[in-house]
Amino acid sequence: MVTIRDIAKSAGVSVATVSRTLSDPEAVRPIKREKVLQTIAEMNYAPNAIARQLRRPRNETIIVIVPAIANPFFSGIVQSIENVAHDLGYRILIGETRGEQERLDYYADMVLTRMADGLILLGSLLPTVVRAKLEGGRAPHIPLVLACERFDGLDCPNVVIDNVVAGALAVQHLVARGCRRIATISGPLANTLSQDRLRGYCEALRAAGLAVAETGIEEGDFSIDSGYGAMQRLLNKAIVPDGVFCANDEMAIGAQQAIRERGLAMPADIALVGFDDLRFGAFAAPPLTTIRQPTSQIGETAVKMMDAVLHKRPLEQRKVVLLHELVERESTARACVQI
Amino acid sequence: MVTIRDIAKSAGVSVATVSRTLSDPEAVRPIKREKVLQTIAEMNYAPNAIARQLRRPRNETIIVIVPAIANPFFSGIVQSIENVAHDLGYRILIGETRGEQERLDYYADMVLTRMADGLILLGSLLPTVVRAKLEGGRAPHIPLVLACERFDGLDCPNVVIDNVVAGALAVQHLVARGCRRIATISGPLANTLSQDRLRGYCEALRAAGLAVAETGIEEGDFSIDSGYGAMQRLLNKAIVPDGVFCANDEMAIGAQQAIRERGLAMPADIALVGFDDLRFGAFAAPPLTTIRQPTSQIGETAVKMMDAVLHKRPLEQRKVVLLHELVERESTARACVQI
DNA sequence: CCATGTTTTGTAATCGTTGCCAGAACTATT
DNA sequence: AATAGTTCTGGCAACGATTACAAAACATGG
Repeated sequence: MVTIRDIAKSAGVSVATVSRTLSDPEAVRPIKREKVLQTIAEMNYAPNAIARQLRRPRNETIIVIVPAIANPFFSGIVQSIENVAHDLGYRILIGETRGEQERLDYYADMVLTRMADGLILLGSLLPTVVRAKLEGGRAPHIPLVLACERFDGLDCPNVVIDNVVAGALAVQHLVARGCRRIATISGPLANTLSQDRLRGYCEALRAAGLAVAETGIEEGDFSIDSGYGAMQRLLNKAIVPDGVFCANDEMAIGAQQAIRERGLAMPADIALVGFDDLRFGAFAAPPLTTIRQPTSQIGETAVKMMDAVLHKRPLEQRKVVLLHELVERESTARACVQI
Repeated sequence: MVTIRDIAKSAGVSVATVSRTLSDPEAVRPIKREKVLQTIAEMNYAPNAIARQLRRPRNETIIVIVPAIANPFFSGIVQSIENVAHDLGYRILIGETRGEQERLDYYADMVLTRMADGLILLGSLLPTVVRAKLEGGRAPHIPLVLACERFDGLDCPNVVIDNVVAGALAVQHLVARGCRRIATISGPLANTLSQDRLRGYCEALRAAGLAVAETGIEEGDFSIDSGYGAMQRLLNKAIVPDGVFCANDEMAIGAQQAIRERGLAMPADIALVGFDDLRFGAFAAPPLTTIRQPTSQIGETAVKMMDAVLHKRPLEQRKVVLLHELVERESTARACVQI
């Protein structure tokens, strides 16, 4: 392993000169600079970033915590985070929790041990140390930004969309299309996000003067399979819905399969609205009407917030609410029979 | 920032004792050990991993390079890599190249500067320094494992499936179903992987005594959209295929859309085979027959190879070829008309 | 050619740990 | 109580860079 000292000796200069050649070339005379650069090239020297880091307060590394990497919605956000982070000079480390607290804590620990500067959380889990603080305990501080989910009582930079309004928008759209028996396949109700979308669903139904039937609500877990199962349960009930709001596109795609298997037509028999606007939804049969979240804006905002937190710059807003958008496609194209 | 020295002073012991309490508790007497642990808890001390790393030859960090995180096939492999790596005590850093050499080199640089120990490449791009070495140049060494793609002339641990045989298998299946005008939507032909699948396609056609028509080959880029476009081009030709082998499921899903839009039935008019066995393929309309790659085995093997490389343990095999598998679903369910 | 001011350069301290080594503190044995 | 043999502990030198500070080299003007 060739070190800065080897270069210095070989080039006949001091280590300081080598260091300067690399970090502030203008400060060293051209003759020596050339000599040093040449030696560096000859000896294949690359400065040890670990050693360099030791003197710096920061690391330029941000960990992004995702419940599941394979979920295209999350990987989409990760992609945009990676993008912006790269431009701001940050490295991104991705951690997958799969709902396990232990894994999350492992990554949180990397911040405590200064392997990374901060945590961007996309999921609904909080590190144990953060939760301890929520409950009034004294605990070490972790720079944190929450994207996607909100946590009541936790004062920490947060970028979200208004899931209540978005859920309501989806249902209003179904109502406007003439649906009268509107069911929903919700996400796991442990997530605030799922709760919010469900609340939007309920509020919109009530506002439209439609009944909110207990039997019209099925809980899924955001996976295709759970959407498939939930839809089957809905189809087995006495009252079959003519419209379903799915809390994400994956579950909607699963639901579509169940509907097709029953020989029902979409949207003629059942209209569907999803959430997230996955690429796969646009190519489903029929293409899925959905609520689009501003994925890249979410990622961008989250990184910029983290950047501000790490530099102790004040944030204009601690909580940013971005705008969602209804994307109309064929799964709700034809109006149902108007009463 | 509280350091080991602060703890030592506060607990009335030497830094060495604190260090030992953490790394080899047995070696310090219970009375002092307790005192130290208590002080650590009181002062919220977490050892600085950067400083610790400085003394170690390795970092326990592996970078996984992916062309696109949002591609579910890659994120599936990343997931399995993350899994196994975690168990072996490695951290995983994910880098996305989006086909840009500059981004890949940025991550390769992290290995040279010892921020990470090695690189697992899932894509078809090689770091500049590695390519330089391929061309006979003298260049620094980077621990490398190639997953998914092979590179001729590069002697480096490699885990793949036999894409030629797999491509042929897909086509044989179409032939067995009675298809006679079999087209293919290939991946980018710059990738060895795409070349191999295409070669399998050609060989299987020839073996079946069917013509390999230039016009039956369309190049895509593995995206849904490109599959959609490629299928449209195929449908506009004089001879419309009765079977299509798509080099991945995403393109197959795009192709399905194009076929539906023409009002053609699957598999009655056109049978389809995809590749990768994405969850979304199983829920497509109709569910997609596909070639399943052993995703988790690929990930597991890649990490274990990297582990061996980093510990300079000899590998049983430098090149591991894993087995693929045909998954039959409805997109090829009914035989076409037999001649 | 000297005094002075401005670049450049080198020396050495520093970052927070680990781990070697020598010495201190125990325990056991006579 | 003295000795030998163990276990524990503390001091200090690494690890490989950066950087403050001082010294050296150079430039400028009189």
